[in-house]
Amino acid sequence: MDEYVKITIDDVAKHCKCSRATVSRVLNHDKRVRPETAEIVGKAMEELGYHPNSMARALSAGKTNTVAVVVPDRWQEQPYYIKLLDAVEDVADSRGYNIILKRRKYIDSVSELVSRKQVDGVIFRNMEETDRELALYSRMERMGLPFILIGQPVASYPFIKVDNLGGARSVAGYLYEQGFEKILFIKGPEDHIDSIDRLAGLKTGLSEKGFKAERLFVAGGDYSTESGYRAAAEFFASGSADAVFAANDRMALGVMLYCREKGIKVPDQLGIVGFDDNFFAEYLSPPLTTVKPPMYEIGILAMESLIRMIENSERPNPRVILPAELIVRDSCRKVSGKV
Amino acid sequence: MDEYVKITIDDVAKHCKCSRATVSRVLNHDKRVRPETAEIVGKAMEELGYHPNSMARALSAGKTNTVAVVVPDRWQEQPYYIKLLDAVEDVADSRGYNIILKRRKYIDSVSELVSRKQVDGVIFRNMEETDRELALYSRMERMGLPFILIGQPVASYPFIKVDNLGGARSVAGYLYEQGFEKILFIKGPEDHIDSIDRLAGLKTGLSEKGFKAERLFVAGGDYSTESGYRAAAEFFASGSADAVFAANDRMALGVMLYCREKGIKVPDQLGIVGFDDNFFAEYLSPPLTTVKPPMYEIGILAMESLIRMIENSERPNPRVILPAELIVRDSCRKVSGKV
DNA sequence: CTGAAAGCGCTTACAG
DNA sequence: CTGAAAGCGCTTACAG
Repeated sequence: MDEYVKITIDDVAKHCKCSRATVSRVLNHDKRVRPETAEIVGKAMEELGYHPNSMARALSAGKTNTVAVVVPDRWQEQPYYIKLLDAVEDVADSRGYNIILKRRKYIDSVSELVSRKQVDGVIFRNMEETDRELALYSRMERMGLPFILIGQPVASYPFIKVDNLGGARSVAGYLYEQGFEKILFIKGPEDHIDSIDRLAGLKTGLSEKGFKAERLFVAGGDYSTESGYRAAAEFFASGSADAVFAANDRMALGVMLYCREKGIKVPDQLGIVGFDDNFFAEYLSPPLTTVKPPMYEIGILAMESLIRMIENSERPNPRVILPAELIVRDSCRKVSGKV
Repeated sequence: MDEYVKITIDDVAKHCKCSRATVSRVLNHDKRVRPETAEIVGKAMEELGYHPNSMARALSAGKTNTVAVVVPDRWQEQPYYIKLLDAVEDVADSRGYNIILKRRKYIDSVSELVSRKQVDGVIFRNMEETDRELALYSRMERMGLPFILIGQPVASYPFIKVDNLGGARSVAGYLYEQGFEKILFIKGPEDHIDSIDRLAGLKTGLSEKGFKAERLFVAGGDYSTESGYRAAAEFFASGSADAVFAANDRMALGVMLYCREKGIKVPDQLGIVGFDDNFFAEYLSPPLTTVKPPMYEIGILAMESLIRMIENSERPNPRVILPAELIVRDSCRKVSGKV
């Protein structure tokens, strides 16, 4: 006798001298079943070592308890995605869901998961989308399959995003408090909405402090470390500033490398602020002051919202902006702290 | 007429005036079906927009084309796991598999996936296991469900691991070449096999070079940054050395922090080497020389092996050790490179 | 509160 | 090479 003969719902039913339907009901916590019956059945399931077959359940109930999470291809550059996934998994586990991980390059395979009814919903970390993604969104909508975007609003789909504007505004306030007087902002790729918002937030914050617009300079970048280095090199060849706010941490790192090379002291001669709280930020010397998007909270909220959309017929339509926190480290103190 | 009426295999069969069995066969590339028939059916599937229901296939075929990947709870500290996952996903996608991500803390849920026949196999990144994990391994073995361990061999289960010994040995060779004369090794937690192997490799490498054993010192640590700092502080209070090899990068970082605090110049006064090529290694100043485990290769190999175990009845039993590469940076050059 | 029965959408011997 | 039929293991109206 093998320990692993498979036990089905019928075995349990037979054992309890009840019907398969009843067993199914206790499995699904149907309140209509008599408590005593439920207990007997529960005991039998235990004794027999019964585990319901997920595929059978999914097939007949039309629900898989699985969601796909789509991350950027180069998520390695931004390990805070691990926090996002941890959050999603934390709520997934507590609600009995599993998560299938996909990078965006495999979007076609996500599309297959959808077509083949293999997932109940999808969480997309979205950035500028191609027609491929847009087509998938609209197909899912027509199918009535819930999904949520993390990053950018698209059409009227549910989304969660970071308050770039507010984050940058708090940077402005901090720069002002510290007494910086000429600020260089380094942009991301021309059209990138996050970068645009961060610049707008910076401007708003500065003007609130009565900071004159002539003392803000803007240089172009593309989010890469090299572009940050280059922007600094080009700007400082002819211009001057006592603080740099880069639209992301990698460019801020580029500026730091430039300073190290030129012997410019950070923060004494130049204050530097980034955005993202990228993994290396706290390890740089000096550690980088930056703005931290609440990835864990975003993950929690995304998964909770998605489950609500999946399980409620009402279909809420979450559209949320979460605040980002200024993380003060040593790279941008006018009154220089400990070295 | 809704675009999304669901098309089943029967619709395709009807459309082709053939049987459901035939459609199923072309779906599964059964070579017994006449080419012309296959073409007709294929066309019909296309026209009707047919997508086979994965749950139904899984239920009747007993195969899910899904595997679970279990990572450490604190994988955030070691973002090279992203490379591992990318590798696993790359081969998964090319072979038509999906991956369910799980942290070890949710091992019970992995156990459920197994019991409920929701996965065809599991990849475990394993470290010291508790009874929970061991019980799961043995249950899977008895069930005939394939799995593979990444990290440590356990019993006679399939595994893939890094050549810690060889990696440390190459560190020894490098330290010798650079002319270091007194070396401090900082261990991990007492019983940890990786640390033991790394020390053994160091000893082997040094003795091959004729390095006298009296010039090697060993201090205790527990892999944490603080323990590296502490080990250095305690050792250098009374002893001396011109190089430190820490059993992992975090402890090496601790040593660096100690040096920064004490004004000890790295590498001029003290060479430092770590192990793991942790994410921060290249961002430290000076950048940390370390040993890099081939995570991508491990992921590829793990998934390929697992699929082979799943799909072949022969059940190969991969037991593999992959070499780790010395990554030379600036933290340990006797002839100091660029600053 | 419980059961009999149909159905979810496939796969796979078994026949021919 | 193809089809009829049973079966995978559940869920869920429908009755009672």
